[in-house]
Amino acid sequence: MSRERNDIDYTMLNSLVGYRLRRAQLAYFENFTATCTEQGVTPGLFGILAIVYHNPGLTQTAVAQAIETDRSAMVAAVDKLEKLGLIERRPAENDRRSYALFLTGHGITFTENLHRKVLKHEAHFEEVMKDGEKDWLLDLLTRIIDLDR
Amino acid sequence: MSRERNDIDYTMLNSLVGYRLRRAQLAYFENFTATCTEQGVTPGLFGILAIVYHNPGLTQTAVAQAIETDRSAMVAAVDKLEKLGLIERRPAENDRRSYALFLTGHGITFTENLHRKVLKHEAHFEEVMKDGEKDWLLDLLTRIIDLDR
DNA sequence: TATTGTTATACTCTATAACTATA
DNA sequence: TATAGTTATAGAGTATAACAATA
Repeated sequence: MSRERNDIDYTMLNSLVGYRLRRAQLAYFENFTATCTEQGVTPGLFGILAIVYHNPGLTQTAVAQAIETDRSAMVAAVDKLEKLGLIERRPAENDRRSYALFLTGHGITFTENLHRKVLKHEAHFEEVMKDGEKDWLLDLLTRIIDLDR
Repeated sequence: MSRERNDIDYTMLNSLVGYRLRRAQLAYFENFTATCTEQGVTPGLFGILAIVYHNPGLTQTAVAQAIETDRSAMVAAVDKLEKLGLIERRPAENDRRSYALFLTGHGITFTENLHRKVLKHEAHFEEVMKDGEKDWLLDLLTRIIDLDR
């Protein structure tokens, strides 16, 4: 049985994997968000950088689908990344409706540095994991994510 | 290595436990939210019901702390639950500033039924878990949640 | 002085609809 | 006709500040 920091009985919520996933995710994201904020971006913007880093030339809509958000939300996000000098909109070669997204030189080093910083902060949480547990967790989470795809 | 449903390379995001936690949580919550919506509440309202179910008589502020939200957000939430006939505000016995929260008779059966429905829907995700993996996951998530408390 | 419930407010995220220019 | 980027907009969720009543 788990102990709570206060005298509250969480029995019903604790029985739900979904609720515990949410609270663990919030704990992780507190850290993640702080690391991103220090560098002047948000977790959402980092997600875009990480996708474009590995997939240069994607259109805005393709990136939106990759991070499961609406393409209308991409406009302001890419605007911000452009203003920060991290990303570039280039005309797509064979479709004049769309842009191809690329990281700038600065964007590449920025993204790599931020990724390293986030990994370093994540290491804090690995203190509570035994040998092999992180890989097992990543694998199980992947199975959950892919279940209904 | 995990396969994605599209041709996108997620290497950087996949390396972060935080991002995978978030996506798994979103997958779970899609299901959770749908189950709650069918019964006319939100996951947030269910959280309040679940806390008051096991801890009758808590003040609004105490419930707010239990679910880690601001007490200002409790007002509209408890208003809704009151209009649904699920919860009651009673004057606190020894502090005329605060209310003690209690579920109504209907609130109790409603909460128990909804809890059962959510558990049933969660069982879908257990298809991807081997024997003992669910308990392991709950335990690991608890360790993560409690790390910085 | 400090705290409870409350209100007003603001900010982020997310989603929808409609417009334009292209396809 | 369908799609890409864009704009406007609206809703949910969350956080802050300030107020009246009470401690």
